[in-house]
Amino acid sequence: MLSRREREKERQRQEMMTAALNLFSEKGYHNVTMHEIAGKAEFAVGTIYKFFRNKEDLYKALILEKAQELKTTILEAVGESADEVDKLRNFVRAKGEIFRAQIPVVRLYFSETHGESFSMLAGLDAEVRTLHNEFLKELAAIFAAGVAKKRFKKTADPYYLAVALDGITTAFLFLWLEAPERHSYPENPDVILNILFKGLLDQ
Amino acid sequence: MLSRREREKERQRQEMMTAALNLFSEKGYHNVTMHEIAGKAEFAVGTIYKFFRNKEDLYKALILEKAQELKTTILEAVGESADEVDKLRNFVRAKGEIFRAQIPVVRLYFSETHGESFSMLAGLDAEVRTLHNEFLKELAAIFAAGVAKKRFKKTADPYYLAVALDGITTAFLFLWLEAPERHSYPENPDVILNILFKGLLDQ
DNA sequence: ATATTTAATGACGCTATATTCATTTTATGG
DNA sequence: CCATAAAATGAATATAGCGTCATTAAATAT
Repeated sequence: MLSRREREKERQRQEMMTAALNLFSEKGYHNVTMHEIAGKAEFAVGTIYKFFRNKEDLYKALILEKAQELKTTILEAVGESADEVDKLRNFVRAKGEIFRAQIPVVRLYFSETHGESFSMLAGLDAEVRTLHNEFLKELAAIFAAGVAKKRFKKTADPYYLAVALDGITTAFLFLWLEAPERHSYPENPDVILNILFKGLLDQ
Repeated sequence: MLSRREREKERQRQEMMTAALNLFSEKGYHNVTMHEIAGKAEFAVGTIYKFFRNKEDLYKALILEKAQELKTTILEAVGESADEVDKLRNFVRAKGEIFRAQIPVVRLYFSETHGESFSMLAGLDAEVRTLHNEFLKELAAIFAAGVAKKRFKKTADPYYLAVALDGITTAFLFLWLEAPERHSYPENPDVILNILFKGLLDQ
């Protein structure tokens, strides 16, 4: 068990991270100063440097911790059912819910996975990609299982189906993130899933 | 017609833009200095400021010009056929080809549309999004036409289908962009399109 | 209550870099 | 061939912001 001292430290660390998260996700890595972060977290700059070697270190810790959280949360939701179709429904629903609940995290995560990320230079990129890829493989396993059980027709390689479903949900979420007043992420997961479930072409 | 002087100016402007494009797409906006751009373009810093008010101005001009080009090129390819299925095939194929041919542009474009973009603050973001949305509407029109002609079943709202197809192709292209040695963007557009064309569920 | 250790602070040094502008170079026209 | 205008140059300036560290405050031990 953690000592009072250690718990206190952890709490402080979290407060710094939260402040940094909100600022980074709002303005991007380079447009946030350590002084801003310190101000928002209500610490002095020097104190932050007691917890993180430097700005980049803080950013990396943030990204990795949050990416882990996203992956875990979604996979937990998926695991709640044994049926493949329901697993997919849970995935689509959980992804939407997480977005709603954690917009700053998601903004940051996308800027890392899709965007101009300073860490393309450093090594963080690879770790985040690995995480995402592990996630895609879990999704692919659901499609594979569905095919094996004759629940699904094999319309494409399971990994491709995973990429596709992940891509579709992401696209919908961007739409919503950009203009929440114009586009909503469907409440009913089947609105999205039917695009895969039902064939566009007759026969 | 443009005078010799004017044509020369335009050529210079293009060279500056190309240098900036390559640097920005490689290292991101904030990790590129005006001196680097000047060096790569083989001009003095001061000369660049004769063409662009400042760094941000150069970046904006670059993004908008290239986003326009992408949209135009893809829509031209789509327009080459009258048949809806072939239009979609052309779309998937053209998007792949452009990526291959213009990796720096695409990297830059994604960093703007999906990523940590400094211009979230400035107004550029909106213009790029508008452009992308116009594009989605054209894609939606194809689905709508296909449904009207009974070529397609209406598995979802046409705009949603457009979002989905755009999302899927983007997801495949990211995969390829991240690890070209492991994942290739399918040569045959039907590998992607079958995910929409054929239904996953029996019945 | 006092000494000692541990933590927090934030002003300051230093570097990096965007932009300017006095000077040099090149082009134009008489 | 010279005079004048237009363009290009890059050294110098101004500023922003990361990270340090001497100082102060708080916690803990004696």
